Amino acid sequence: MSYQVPRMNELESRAWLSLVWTAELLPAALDAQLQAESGMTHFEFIVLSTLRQADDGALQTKDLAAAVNSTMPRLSRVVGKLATRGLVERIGGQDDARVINVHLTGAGRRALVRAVPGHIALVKRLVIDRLDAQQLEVLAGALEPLVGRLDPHNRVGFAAVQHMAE
Amino acid sequence: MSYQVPRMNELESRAWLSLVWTAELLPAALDAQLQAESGMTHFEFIVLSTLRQADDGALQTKDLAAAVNSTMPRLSRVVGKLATRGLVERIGGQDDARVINVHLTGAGRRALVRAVPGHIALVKRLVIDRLDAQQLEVLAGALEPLVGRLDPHNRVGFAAVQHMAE
DNA sequence: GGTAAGAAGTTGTATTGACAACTACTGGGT
DNA sequence: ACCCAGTAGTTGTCAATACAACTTCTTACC
Repeated sequence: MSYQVPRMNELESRAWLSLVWTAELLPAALDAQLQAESGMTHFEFIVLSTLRQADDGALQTKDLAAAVNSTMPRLSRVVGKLATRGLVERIGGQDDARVINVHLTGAGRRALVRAVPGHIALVKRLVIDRLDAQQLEVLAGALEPLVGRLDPHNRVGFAAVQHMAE
Repeated sequence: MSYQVPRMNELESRAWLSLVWTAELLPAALDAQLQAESGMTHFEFIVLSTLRQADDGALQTKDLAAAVNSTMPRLSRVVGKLATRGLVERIGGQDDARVINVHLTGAGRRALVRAVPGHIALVKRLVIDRLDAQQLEVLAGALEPLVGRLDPHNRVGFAAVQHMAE
């Protein structure tokens, strides 16, 4: 008499569990490596990377927030801290006085450039070098649509780590 | 004259980016669904699920912490809150007075049972039903070793969601 | 059997992030 | 010209979690 509850078979459970635990454990590993070797969080790394890829090394706060999937308050505080460290600079917009453009400074660019090799090394050691081309293909093909579904506004900045590619 | 920096090709970048953004976005989606429909966080859900699967619905705090990948302080506070809500009960160990055994109560079991269908529905809608058997196979095969590498103590409780399976 | 090293669990303190409230500014409608 | 609805960004407040310090208890060793 019990009504039917949706279930998952064993393969589905394995895939789901591995994904959930990856999502739980991966951020801490990225933060730990970047913090230890470069004194920045993974989120700060993404912010700097995103700026570096922008046309003139600068983005409006709102657009930067969208690109790094951040709320405005969070980004405001992180940018404030990056600014006191001299890694970014906040410059008010000319045409619209409400706007703040966040610029990557020379020091910020250098800090990022120093941080990248160690970070890529971790990523390769942890993930990339353990997978063959078919696995990489399936992983990207499976997760990219998922990200699209997860991102409420569908505009996560896939650009953030593009500079890692050749 | 510049020394070589490790790089990733485009396929590697795509796989990596989709994985990082999944890790960033997935936890919020799980919390939002469980909070809205069942009034609990995903972490609380995992704690209750883990207890439910334990032999007698109870685990020692330290073992529970290991199974759900939590620090002791974090778990102590979460269990405290679950106890005030009547979902678990803390019972001191008989042989060792330092030990606390965390027991799932009837109310806790009922709350979990009520929460499961909606959660599984989300998981299927978001991930499982979008992937075919080959993708599920590759996903699990790629991520399970990764979780092993990410878990410093190699004892993450893959049991936590097993009851979702038939 | 007394003591010291260490384990289990809780609590103090600081940081991070979310949501909401606020300030400052813009632009459309009249 | 003025008001008002809406946007950009910051700050207030609170919950969550990490690390460290603490309490209590156990066990190994002499």
